Amino acid sequence: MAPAADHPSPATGPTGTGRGAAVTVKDIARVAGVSPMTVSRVLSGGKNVRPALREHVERVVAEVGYHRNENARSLRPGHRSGLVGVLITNIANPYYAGVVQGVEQVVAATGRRILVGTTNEDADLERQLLSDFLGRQVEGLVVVPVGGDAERFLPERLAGVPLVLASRTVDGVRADAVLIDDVEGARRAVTQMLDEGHRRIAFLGNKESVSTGRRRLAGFRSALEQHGLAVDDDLVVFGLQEAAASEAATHDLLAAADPPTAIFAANNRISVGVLRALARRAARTPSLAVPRLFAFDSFDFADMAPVPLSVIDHDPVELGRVSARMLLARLEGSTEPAPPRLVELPVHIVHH
Amino acid sequence: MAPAADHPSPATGPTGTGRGAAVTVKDIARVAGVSPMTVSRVLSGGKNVRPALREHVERVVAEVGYHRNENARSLRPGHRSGLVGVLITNIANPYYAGVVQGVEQVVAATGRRILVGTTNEDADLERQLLSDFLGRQVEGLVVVPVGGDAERFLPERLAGVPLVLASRTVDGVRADAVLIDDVEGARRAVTQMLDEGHRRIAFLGNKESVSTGRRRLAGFRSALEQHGLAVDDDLVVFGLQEAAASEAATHDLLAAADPPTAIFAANNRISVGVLRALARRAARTPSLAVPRLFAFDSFDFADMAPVPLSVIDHDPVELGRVSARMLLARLEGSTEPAPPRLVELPVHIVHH
DNA sequence: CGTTGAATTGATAACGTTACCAACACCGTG
DNA sequence: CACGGTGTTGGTAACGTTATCAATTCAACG
Repeated sequence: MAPAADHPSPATGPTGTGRGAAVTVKDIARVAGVSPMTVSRVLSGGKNVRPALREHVERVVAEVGYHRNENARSLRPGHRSGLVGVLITNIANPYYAGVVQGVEQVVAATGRRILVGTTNEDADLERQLLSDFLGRQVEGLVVVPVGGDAERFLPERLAGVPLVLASRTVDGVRADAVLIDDVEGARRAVTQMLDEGHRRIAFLGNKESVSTGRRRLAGFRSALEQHGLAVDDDLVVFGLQEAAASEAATHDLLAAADPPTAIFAANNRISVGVLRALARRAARTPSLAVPRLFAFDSFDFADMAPVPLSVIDHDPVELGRVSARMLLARLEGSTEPAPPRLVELPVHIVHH
Repeated sequence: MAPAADHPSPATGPTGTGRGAAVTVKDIARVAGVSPMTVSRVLSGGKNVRPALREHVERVVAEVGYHRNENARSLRPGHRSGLVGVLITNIANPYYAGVVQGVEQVVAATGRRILVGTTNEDADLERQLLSDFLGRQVEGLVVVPVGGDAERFLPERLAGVPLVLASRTVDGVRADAVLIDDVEGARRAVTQMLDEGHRRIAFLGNKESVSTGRRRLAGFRSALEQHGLAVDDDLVVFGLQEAAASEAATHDLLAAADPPTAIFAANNRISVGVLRALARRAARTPSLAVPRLFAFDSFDFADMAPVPLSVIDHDPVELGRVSARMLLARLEGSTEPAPPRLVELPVHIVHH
């Protein structure tokens, strides 16, 4: 039977250009002269639909510019939302932007999309975003956690939604985690500087409440102890959240009575500040000795730094990818209760 | 009346820890001994609910770790999804990461969240992501469009969802757009180099199909023409998508018979490549003259570039914010059919 | 003490979608 | 020509939520 004659009905009301009211399967069905079920079947691949009819419905769908309501679909039993929540502290930091990119690459390959939230290192905001994302039925979460208590990551708080911690951990959280080998990276860097003869090495870090800061300090300390040296507390600075703070800290350190001959910068934002301080200092007083610099995390232009620079390098995009793969493994794995996995990605040292 | 005695029911089945099956209002209602409606009322502010009962329900909600299903809520008439779609070409580019940050700042203040998609400069992928986001009921879209036809941005294709083009336009699209003043920025930069005496100025751009590339070339051309000079096609290079390509192009230009004495780099990725080429060249042969360099877009370390550098600066975060504000104006404005608005953000020139 | 009104609570239906089942048409075969 | 089978189509109900309305309680008042 030929498709029913379909007058586009002069006064179809809310249908038509679909300006305000949403177009639904029913609208398509009415225009195409079929039942909503047939439209649904066509949109799901068109199995068991007469080819002529299928094409007719497809034409109507294309003409009207109809898009299935995924929210309604995901409501149906067995269906998933196709959403993954990604929480990072600051998307303007290229490091975390790289993590997001890695996550997106992997989850997009499964047709899923990412909801992105920025916590700004604020635990309350993080909690709020977690709750919001859960309400939006994310299938899983990749989170760079701000420091603090593990309580907000308890499985019952997360409604059983799989979680992967990326880059940082939180003590006491039973969840998959993908870190980089902070301890070993810092240890190797500091060991090398010690081998070069440096004895006064400064440590510049962000918040001690953040696991990366603690772990990198542990590696720093471990290297010193291996050489029979103690950590000089005057050379350990924490709380450097912005490049400006680390620039100031570098100036202060170098202006002190017994300045360090080498500096370990615990992340990329800190490195920026240190480099800026060193460049300014060198511009003002070229005769001053430039301290040896070792930086955790690479960045654009590391190869063109104004002073010699070594970097503990690793790929944030890969970190994002691995995190996403672990998440997908949980989503696709049938049996939930597998023990949490911890992955530590290797670092490699680059001299510029 | 005191709240009904609530045995947590030893064998409540799917309820309890909410591991697999989703917890719903009905579950909460059952455990709390009230009707789903009462739970709903409590969750919506608790108006017209006896205080004791409200607290009881709130306690159950907190204990079970229940989160309202936003997808189901948004299904109800009058409700909105609270989602904004953001499409950029590459989140690893700090420039676009900044745009995303700006959008997120503004929409998060209204309780909305962002779906982020990366188009990778691929028109097909962009189309697919647009369609997907519409299916997920985004209320609005902020898009950095890849070049190409305007057809995919027609209102009927977008189901009437408001669209703001950010950073780039597409000819023939009737939608709000937030650009930066590409033409004037390029014109001022090139004019300054001409005033300094340079006559052979190279233009390095990305894809000519992208509006920023065309607009910046227009400014470049305009400045030359104002000085009575014609554009030397040998000094105009397009198609530089990655830093490596622009590095190579710079080498080639400088190795040519009549090399440019100045270079205009049309975006941040290109600048990176040019700087790298100049640094390498200077390291190999310090005696060679270093060309004058003017870069569109700023970046970390622009102030520490290994060669003198001027920058046409502007704030991608602000671009994101303005885009988001225009979008929100459409969402909250009652009357849809206002004519599209075009905003051009100013640039300022910085010398390093 | 009966009545009015306000405050509280619950039942129903609908948002858009599709799994399931029933109904139907059509074909070939006995 | 009756029958069974295959393939196509539609009706119904349910996913989780809440606006609407109806039912109920209770206090206050005449």
